[in-house]
Amino acid sequence: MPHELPKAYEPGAIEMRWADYWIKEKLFSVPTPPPGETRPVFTLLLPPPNVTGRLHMGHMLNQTQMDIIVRWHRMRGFITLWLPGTDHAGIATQMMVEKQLEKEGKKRREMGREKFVERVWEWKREYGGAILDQMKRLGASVDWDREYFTMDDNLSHAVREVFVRLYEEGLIYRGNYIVNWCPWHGTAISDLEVKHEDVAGKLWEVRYPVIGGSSSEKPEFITVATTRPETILGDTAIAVNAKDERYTHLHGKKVLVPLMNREIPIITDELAQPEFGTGAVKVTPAHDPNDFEAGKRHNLPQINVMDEQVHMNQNAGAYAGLDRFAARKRVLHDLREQGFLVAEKDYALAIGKCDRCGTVIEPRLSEQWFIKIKPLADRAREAVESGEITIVPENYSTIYLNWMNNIHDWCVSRQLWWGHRIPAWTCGSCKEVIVAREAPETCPKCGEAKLEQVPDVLDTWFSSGLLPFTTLGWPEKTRDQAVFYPTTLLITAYEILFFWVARMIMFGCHFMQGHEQDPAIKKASGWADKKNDSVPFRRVYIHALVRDAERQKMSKTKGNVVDPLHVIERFGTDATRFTLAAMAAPGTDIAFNESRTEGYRAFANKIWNAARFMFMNVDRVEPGLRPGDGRGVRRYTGVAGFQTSTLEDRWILSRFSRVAANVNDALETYRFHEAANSIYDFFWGEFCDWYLELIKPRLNFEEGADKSAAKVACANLVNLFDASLRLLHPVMPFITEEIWQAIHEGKPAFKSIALAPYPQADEKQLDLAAETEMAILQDLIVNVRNLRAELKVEPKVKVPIEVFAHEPEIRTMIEQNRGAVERLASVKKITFVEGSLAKVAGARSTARFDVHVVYERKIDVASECERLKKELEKLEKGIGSGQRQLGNEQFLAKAPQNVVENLRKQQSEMAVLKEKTVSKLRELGCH
RNA sequence: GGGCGGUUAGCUCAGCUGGUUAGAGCGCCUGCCUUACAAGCAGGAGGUCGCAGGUUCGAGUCCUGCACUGCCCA
Repeated sequence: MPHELPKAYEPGAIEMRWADYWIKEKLFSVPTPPPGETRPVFTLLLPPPNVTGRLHMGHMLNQTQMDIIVRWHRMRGFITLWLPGTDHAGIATQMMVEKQLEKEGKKRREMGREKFVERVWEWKREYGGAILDQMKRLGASVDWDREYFTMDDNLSHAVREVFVRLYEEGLIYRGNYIVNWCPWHGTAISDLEVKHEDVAGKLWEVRYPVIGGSSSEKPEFITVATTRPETILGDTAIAVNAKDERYTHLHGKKVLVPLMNREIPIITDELAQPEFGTGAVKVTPAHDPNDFEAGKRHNLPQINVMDEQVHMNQNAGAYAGLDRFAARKRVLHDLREQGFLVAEKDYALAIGKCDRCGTVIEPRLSEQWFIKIKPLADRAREAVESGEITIVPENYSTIYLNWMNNIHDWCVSRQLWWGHRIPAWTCGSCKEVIVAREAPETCPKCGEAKLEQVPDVLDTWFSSGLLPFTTLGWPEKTRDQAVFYPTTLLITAYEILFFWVARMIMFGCHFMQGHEQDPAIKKASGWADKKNDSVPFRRVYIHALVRDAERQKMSKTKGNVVDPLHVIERFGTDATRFTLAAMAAPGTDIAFNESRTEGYRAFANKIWNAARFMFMNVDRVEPGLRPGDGRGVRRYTGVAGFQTSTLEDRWILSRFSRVAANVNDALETYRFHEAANSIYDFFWGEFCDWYLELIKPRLNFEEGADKSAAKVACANLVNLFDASLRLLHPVMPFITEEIWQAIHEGKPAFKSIALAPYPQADEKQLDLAAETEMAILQDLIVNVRNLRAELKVEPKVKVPIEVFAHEPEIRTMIEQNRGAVERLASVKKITFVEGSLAKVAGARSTARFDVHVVYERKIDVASECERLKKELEKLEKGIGSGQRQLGNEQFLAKAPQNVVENLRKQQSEMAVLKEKTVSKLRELGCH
């Protein structure tokens, strides 16, 4: 059956088809390996996208890198599990549904919790799969049979188990503390969800009258500075530093809170720093975390002056009912009016804003649930410090450790309806708090049946932090865990290093303590040296940020967001994936530029046309030809059935091996750009530009031509192509699948190229001599082309050339490849001369040969002189520095042998070249 | 204020543990529809590697300082 491929590559036509095929055939589904399994295992957890999410460039980069690593492992024979799923994204999803309700004129609170949650589930069923559908378009080779959702029953069950255990271990506590309160969302959020922003604000100085502080008619005041004057209403003390002599006489005295006329004490506390402001500070324990701590130290009352909507409450007296900012205005107005406001100064302050909605965070005293983080953090730190988990690039481990060392208790309760509800109940009669796996019927303390579940849900990261083990069946002890835990790798963005990565490590090290991976699998997978199997993953790779072409961070407000699906529409998934891979040097952000993607679509087109060329010839010489060595061997990790009869054969085979080694090496250390670029350079720059051109004469089917030579050439071509496709497949899965299937004519040994073996370097195929000879041949051809261009030879005119090569074996090599030179450099006839051509005007010289194009047109002497002078300058510079080094005893003594040898060799070559250049300059009469 | 990075060709970036005369893509210039590919082919121009010191036989690569710049945390 002849192969029919359209002339131009059309990604749209093939990509959807293969994406569907991979899923339909369940190629990436991984059944639980039974005991006794000895193959290596590779496990990767997909960072679950928000169920409300839409695919963005960050996802695409992340997933491209994961898919490359995953496909690479799979092709190398690992049992490869990539686990997909989505995150219920508490706040985001709740907001989404609330907005939907709003359009229908409905409100969450009017609807009631149960109905609302049901409505969210409806929403999830309808729209929740969108982002995963988008993923399918990327070709992500995940195990769809194991897809999870963080609110699934089994995962929710695990969440509850974790909560109860932590509570029982005393690692979860409930209490009244200052938390970050987002008034817009109406919930507490964690420190990580607060973004600090520098703004130009004011610092107001307010004076408080000291009671009995004045001896006579002149009242005494103490002045404090504040950026939030509305909190004055909740002041319960003034603090001064004990060492601050300015205030010694006021120790033990009381002041009146302006506007409130409440008496509060002057206390001495470290909170007051003498060098800051006036040295005296107001203390508002219910509205500031530092004041809260100070309040505890001094047993101060906590007066909360705001409600959940951050309106002033009845504690705020006359200001009750006002919004916090309106209250601030009024308070300032009244302070000024009543003579309490001493000064107003410009002040740069960092205000905390809600990461999601940008609303200014209010530090608010409320009853919340916390995780005592220190014991968890200690183990999590240790796991990285000891190298049980390695973070790449390395500098991120410093950042991680830094954070881990300064961590605060984690507020895990959220005042939301969508999420895992906290498994805690309060007794209506005795106020006992019961934390339990199952809803209790009666209060264990008083026996009453007036139990009510705590309304709060858990922070979304609480559940996602458990995924590495809960997706593998925890709290049951499963075979999946024995095989797949610890997962091998985590690839994620820096942004969630603390949100997610750190928490997974904390939870993993805690709950999987004592876990042991199946020893045979652990060893086979290369982790025998690791001692700690409780960690959630052995390695973390942090990838860069995708920015726009101008290096700006992409953001909806800036309107510079690049939609990956849009890019895919235009250039294809393969080209988009290749772009991201080729630009992904570890630790460097990617300035995404479509011109690059356009270039890589051209690369795909190049591959496509090379395939057409191959098929054209296969169809002519031996339509049934398929890759292989004819012995039925299927699992070749290199190029099979390749017969090296010519220089170009030896050369390309050697190059392939070298490139395969390079690519494997690069992937081992996540140097995606290097892997991508070396395949690109090989396929385009060597395979297409040189090898294909060189074998064309052998693919001659004219009457009387050597058919057997054509067959060998064709077989080589097919085998090399097959291996190259396998090498490229992890980066460009679609086009490689399409061509690979075509090569195998619907009868491949595997259902997909994705299951075929990945090429490995073959030492025996390395051929340094062939590479050197080929380089000389290429050099000769390029020099002739260059001369032709300079002499402005008509493109179609073939010219005779003269060649001098002082080394007989080089001359022989050129003679043997005479045809190649003639064809690729448009040469009519090669004449070998016995003496150097260095003095011939317009001749070109290298260390290995001189070449001269015989053509009547004279060269441009001026520009030739210029070129030669530049060349000479370069050579002299090189020779100078080389001589300096070689004349240095220290260098000879200390530098490695091969460096010295290489330098010597290079020096002698440069000396020859210099001599030739000088004589040519002289001959041309250049000055 | 604390921490981590970056500065290499017009643009976007490689250059891993110091070792040939510093590379790529895009852009630019010149010439070609050479029967796989004009999304192509061939040839070419373009860099005192931010600045100043230092270590070393040898520095784009290591150290110190400075300048500019980005990010994270408080």
